[in-house]
Amino acid sequence: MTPKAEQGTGLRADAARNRARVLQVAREQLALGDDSLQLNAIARLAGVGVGTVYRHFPNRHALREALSAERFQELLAEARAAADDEDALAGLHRLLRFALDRALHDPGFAAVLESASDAEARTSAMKAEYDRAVAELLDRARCTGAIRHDIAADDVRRLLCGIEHAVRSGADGSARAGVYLGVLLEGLRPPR
Amino acid sequence: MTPKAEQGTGLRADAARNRARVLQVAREQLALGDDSLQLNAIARLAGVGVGTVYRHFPNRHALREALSAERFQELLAEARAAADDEDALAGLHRLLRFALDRALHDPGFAAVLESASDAEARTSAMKAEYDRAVAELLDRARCTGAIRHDIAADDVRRLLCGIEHAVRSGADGSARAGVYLGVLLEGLRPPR
Amino acid sequence: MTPKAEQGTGLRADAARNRARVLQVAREQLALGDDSLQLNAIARLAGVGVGTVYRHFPNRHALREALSAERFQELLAEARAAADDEDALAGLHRLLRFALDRALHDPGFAAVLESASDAEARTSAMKAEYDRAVAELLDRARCTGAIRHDIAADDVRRLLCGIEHAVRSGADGSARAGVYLGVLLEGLRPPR
Amino acid sequence: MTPKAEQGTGLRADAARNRARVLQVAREQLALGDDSLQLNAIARLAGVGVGTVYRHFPNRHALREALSAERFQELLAEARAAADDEDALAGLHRLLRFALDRALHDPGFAAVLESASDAEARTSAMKAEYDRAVAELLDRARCTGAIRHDIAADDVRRLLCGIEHAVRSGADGSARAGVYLGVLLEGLRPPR
DNA sequence: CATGAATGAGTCTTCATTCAT
DNA sequence: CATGAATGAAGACTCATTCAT
Repeated sequence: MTPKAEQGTGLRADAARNRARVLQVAREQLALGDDSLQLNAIARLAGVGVGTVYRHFPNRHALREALSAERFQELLAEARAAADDEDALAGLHRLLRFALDRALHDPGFAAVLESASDAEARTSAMKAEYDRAVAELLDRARCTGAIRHDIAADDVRRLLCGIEHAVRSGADGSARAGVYLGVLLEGLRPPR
Repeated sequence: MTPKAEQGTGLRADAARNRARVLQVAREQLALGDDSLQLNAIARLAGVGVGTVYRHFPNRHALREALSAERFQELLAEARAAADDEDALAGLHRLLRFALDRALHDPGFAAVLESASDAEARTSAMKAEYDRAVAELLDRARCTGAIRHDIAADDVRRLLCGIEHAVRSGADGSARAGVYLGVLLEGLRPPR
Repeated sequence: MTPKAEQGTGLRADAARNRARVLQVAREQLALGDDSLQLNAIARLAGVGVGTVYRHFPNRHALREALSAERFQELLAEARAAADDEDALAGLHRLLRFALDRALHDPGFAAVLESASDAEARTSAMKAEYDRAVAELLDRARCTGAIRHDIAADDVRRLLCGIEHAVRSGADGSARAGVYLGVLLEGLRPPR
Repeated sequence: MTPKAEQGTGLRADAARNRARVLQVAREQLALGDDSLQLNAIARLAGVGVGTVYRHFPNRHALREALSAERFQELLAEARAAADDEDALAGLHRLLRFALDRALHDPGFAAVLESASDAEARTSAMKAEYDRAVAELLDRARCTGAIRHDIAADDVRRLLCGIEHAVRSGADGSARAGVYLGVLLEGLRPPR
């Protein structure tokens, strides 16, 4: 066991510090609206060498996935909570509202969430777990006739990313997020 | 008067030929999945000098807008037809189905359709005309209680692009387009 | 003889008009501080084709010389007047003051004035005539011991352009022109 | 401490070598009469990548200033020596003669010397130090009535560059440098 | 003579990635 | 492991000049 047994990663203390610093800077860049994630620039801002960044994240996509991992953890927590909801439809709505909010705040996360192919197995696993939770909610809700039958969990995931896309394309920030999500939720009900 | 008075553009015959060639090559590149639209490469493929491309299209965006202009014309024709439909809701559905189909076939067109800022005034004009047609349909459909009240024409345009995004993010081509569009159309009805 | 017998150039009326328009625009560009004299841009601003500009002025230098020709005429007029001055030194001072003023107002003219090689014979001829007038003044002034012996007319021309350069390099416009010219005039006297 | 602790620059050995190589090539290009300083061409001639040149010198002007920095150091050394001269006027003459010589040998240096705006603070600092030294000499010389009162150090700097310009514009190399400098020095004395 | 579209060599600049230190 | 200098392919864009109309 490592001296400090931090989060279970087998990293030397300084390596872990560098990795965290890089992730932090990358997050800041995204927050500033720069989604190019240039590894050179990030290295400079993080005060580490480019090589260090490349050691930890062999390419831009790996960094992006790492960045979204913690978002994914939050999402999974919410998904588990939603699964415990008595009212499946309410749980689903709550979960999607949460997911949309997170995706809007972190475009990189949205990209990973909607991507059909992942760079790291861990990402695929998290995505699968999320889909499983949604699928369960969908199934339960369908028993009460509240959800259409031609929609699966991955459809919902993609549709949500589509909604996020629509919200973002507006000039007025996230002002329309609530309404657009309402359209999606209503659209998921069986056609009249 | 010019000998051939072709399509009313005030271009010399050879200039028009070059312009068309460039557009043609650009379309092919997009069809091949390369949406970078590198003016250098396009010039080479079109067999014209770089300067020629730059003369006709000062930047990549201008080229993209020019490419989508014809798509837009088709869309406007359909919009006018839909406006004549007795059944406003049916007309709207038909129009959105058409728009989604076109956007899926031409990602550049989708991008222009959803963009909040245009490079050329003509694009903005076409977008406005499309929005007007949709707004009219929405209004008429709302009279029969078929459409929710918190949605405007530009919302519909963005939501449609969101749907397009969702369809495209799937691994199975446009297979889910019908279902996803169904979700949108249903979602546009007033909440139960 | 041509119908309008303008300035003796054997140009058709429209050709002469175009030539004048080009020169006018070029002058304006220089006045605006753009001394790049791009033939393309000038053609556009003058409302003529590039080819027309090239017909009249095969290259940038020819245009520059043409531009300075009228300045040169003014300068020659002043030189003749100065030559008539009883007081040779006073005449020289007056002439140099005039030349400096003109050079400061027209950098292109300054460039032609100082250049050691001309594109057109006419320019060389005017330059020679100017130098002759200055040489005469120098000679007459030297009789009264007012001018050093190691300086010829072309030296004076170059030194004046040097002064012009010094004035222009200052941040405060032509504010120091008078003083700098004073330094030159004093420096032309025999060393004490 | 680095093994060789070369000239105090905080550069890695290979980086310093490359930087020197680039400067060397740039100097050669200037010596060959090509003052365009094209970073691409210099990179090729120096046998380094373009990026290397851009890393050391972000733009042409930075390179030019770096090139003139060493010239400036020589000039400052001479200025300090001149300041120690008993005879202020003699010191000034000596210093200006030296400066003219250097400016004539290095047109880039002349350009930096006369420029009203510098890209690097270090250049401005050196220029200011040079002006200080000249100002001191002027003041001391003025006490003996040897220098006119309407001339400051930066005027002298500009006038010297003007003289350099005049010398260079002649067809016969630097043959007239001595005489032209004599005119300036004489012109700096109070008017009779 | 006039036109202006076309040309394409030439220039600047960025940035992902490697590798010597 | 960390560093960051070096690399150089790649791309954007300009502009002097030509020549078909």
